Amino acid sequence: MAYWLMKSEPDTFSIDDLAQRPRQIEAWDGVRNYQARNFMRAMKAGDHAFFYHSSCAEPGIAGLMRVAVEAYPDPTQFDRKHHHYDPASKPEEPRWSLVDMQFERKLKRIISLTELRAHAAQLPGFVLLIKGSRLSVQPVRAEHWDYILKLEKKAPKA
DNA sequence: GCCAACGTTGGC
DNA sequence: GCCAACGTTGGC
Repeated sequence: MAYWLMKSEPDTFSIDDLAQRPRQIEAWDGVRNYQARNFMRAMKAGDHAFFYHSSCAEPGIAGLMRVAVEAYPDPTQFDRKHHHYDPASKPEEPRWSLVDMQFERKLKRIISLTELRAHAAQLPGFVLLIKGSRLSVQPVRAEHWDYILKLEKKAPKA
């Protein structure tokens, strides 16, 4: 069982949007970064992921989800009219993949980026906190996953 | 809106 | 293979 963190801008697609989808499942399309794609290809059904809200008033972890369907070609790469269309990708050799993610639950409160930073010493190597890192799909160590979930029950330190 | 940092592209 | 230019990400 592996753990992940996936970013989304809540103005575009939030944890509440995921909760309201049919069967609470959504295809995580639009990823156009090779490293992020490779992580999605490594995901197994049932793996857990943090749903991270980025580029918003309170950036942070908003909820939990799980991998419902493992990686398959992202159909938007072949859609000429789509914002994420990639003319260089051929159907016989798709460049971009996606996974289907299923809502698990919202956190009782958002664990903000500021709060996570305040715990940086306990989260060595946590990709989100590495300066300059912008990876939208990233692995999370099991011990970091557990540590962060324990923060949920405490009053925020920052 | 600003800007630092990153990833990709393409000329050479 | 190098590197400048460009586009994007994402916090502030």
